[in-house]
Order: sequence, then structure tokens, then C-alpha cells
Amino acid sequence: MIKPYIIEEGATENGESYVKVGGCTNFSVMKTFDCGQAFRFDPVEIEGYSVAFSGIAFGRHVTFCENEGTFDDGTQITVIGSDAREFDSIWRHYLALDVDYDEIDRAILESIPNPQDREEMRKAVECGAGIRILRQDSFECLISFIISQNNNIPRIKKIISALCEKYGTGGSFPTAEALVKAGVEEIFALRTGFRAGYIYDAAVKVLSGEVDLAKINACEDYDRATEMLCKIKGVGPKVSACVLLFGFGKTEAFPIDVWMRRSLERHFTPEFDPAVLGKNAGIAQQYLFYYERWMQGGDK
DNA sequence: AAACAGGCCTAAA
DNA sequence: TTTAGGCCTGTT
Repeated sequence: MIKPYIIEEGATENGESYVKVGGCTNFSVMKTFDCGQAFRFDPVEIEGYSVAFSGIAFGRHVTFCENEGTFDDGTQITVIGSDAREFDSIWRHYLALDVDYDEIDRAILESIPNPQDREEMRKAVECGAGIRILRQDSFECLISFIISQNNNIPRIKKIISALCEKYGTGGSFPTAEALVKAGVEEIFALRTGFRAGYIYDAAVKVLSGEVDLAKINACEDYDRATEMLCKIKGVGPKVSACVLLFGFGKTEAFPIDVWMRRSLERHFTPEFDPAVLGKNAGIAQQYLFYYERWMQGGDK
């Protein structure tokens, strides 16, 4: 695996800093931001780049662009809104560019004993190649996936952006304290529906320390971490798994939603057990999820 | 118009 | 321990 390296840094016409990075093996900006793990990024058209997604993470506005052309040492990207130093301290980690996905893909296939299941997984890995599990802020992730339940992506995004606009500072995601101060009624007024009480409960418990995010982060016992998260009203098996995967980097998480259920029922033998995937379960899950939706959509 | 959307809670067997 | 309804809202 080639470690992503800085090619150049500079400033755009309007004074925004940018950094160009090469050697991003097995990385697709499109798939990473289109697979539904992050709700604050949207596609934008920028001349000179084949794909670009713009949004906010960790309170910073950035645009991740995939450079045109093919390179023999992997994808080349340009991060607009970041200099080289910030790329190394924040975005390299956020995009998981320090992780060897070639090796993970190989390990995923090796761990599946049944040839039929392995072949199905191989197709999913092929289809989803380039997806990376982002390392998002845990509180933002928690609230976002509470909102996601029994909901569709456009509305999830709308609610989250309304929350940020109203209770965040400078476009950043609101703190637990800000949400507690806002109160249930105000959160409900943002069209959050029955999730308002859940969001509020999460904020209260995080603020009080009854649910300690740092402790969950440090917790090596996955089941114990799940238990801690599920103390929050409105957080069940699926939401907690998503939060542990996307917000805490616990890659053994294997969220099972309607898509995943469909994938498992339709394409895998009953004997297939996601647990054999170990620490790579979450990554495999994203491939399967993406593959299932890709087959459904057909037009991507 | 009725059903559905990246679930979870509550009540009841 | 497992199984139905119901839930806010917006879209199709």
C-alpha cells in the first residue's frame, strides 16, 4: 500500500487554500460520500474534477474533489478548504486514508468459508470498491442516526441542516448543551416528529455524562459499548451499530437494516454468519449495502 | 390515496 | 422472549 502523499498546496482564485494529494489507493470520493454514511455532504460541480462533494465536518467547510485522469499509484484528490497541515491532522484520518483497504478486501473474502457466499461477497466488494468508512464525530453521528430511523435521506439531511443552522455555531453541529438548552418543543418544531424526544434524551444523557462518549470510545468490549449507547431512548440495535461504526470507528459493527436483511435473505446461504468477518464486518456491510442499493437503483 | 422511508417503543401473548 | 401496532412528516 502506498501512503497518500502531498503533491502541492496553494490557494484558489478567491483565496481559499487547497491541497492536492496523490497515492490514495482504493479510494472513491463518489462512493464514499454517496453511500449514505454522511448526511452533511452534497455533490457539487467543479470544473477540472470528475467528482466533488462539499460539506462540513468538525466545524470546517471542505470540498473533496477527485482529480480527472488515471494514476498508477491510486486516486488523486484535491481538498479545497484545507492546507497540507490540516490535511495531515484532520482529513487524512477522517477519510481513513491511513487504512489499507486492499488488505481488508482480501481478508474479507478469505474469511468466508462457503464458496457461494464468498462469490456473492466478491461481487459486493467489486461494486463497492473505493468506499471508506469515514471517522465522523461521535455526537453528530449519534444524533444523525437517531434522526435516520423510519425516515428517508432527503428529510434526514434537511433536519440535520436545520439543527446545525439553528443551534450550531458557524455551521458546526450543535453541542449536547445547545440541544438541551433548546428543549424538546423547539426540536420538535424543526419537523423531527417523534424523534424529538429521542434527540433530547440523547443530548441530556451525553451532557450529564450518564452516557459517556469518551468511555464508549475507549471501550474494547463491543457488546458493552452497545449497552451504553442503548441507554438512550430511541437508540436500538441498528442505530447503535451505525453510531459505533461511523462515529467510533468500531469496524466490527454490522448494522442490519431493511437493505441488509434483503441482501442476506436473497443472496446468502442461511449458514452465513457475519461474525466470521470479525473487525472487517462493518466494511463488508457497507459494500453489501451499496451493492444492494446499486442493484435496486440500477441507474448508477 | 395509501403506502413507505436506512427503527424503536410499548403493550400483550 | 417474541410479536403486532403505532409513530411525525414528506414524497410518490
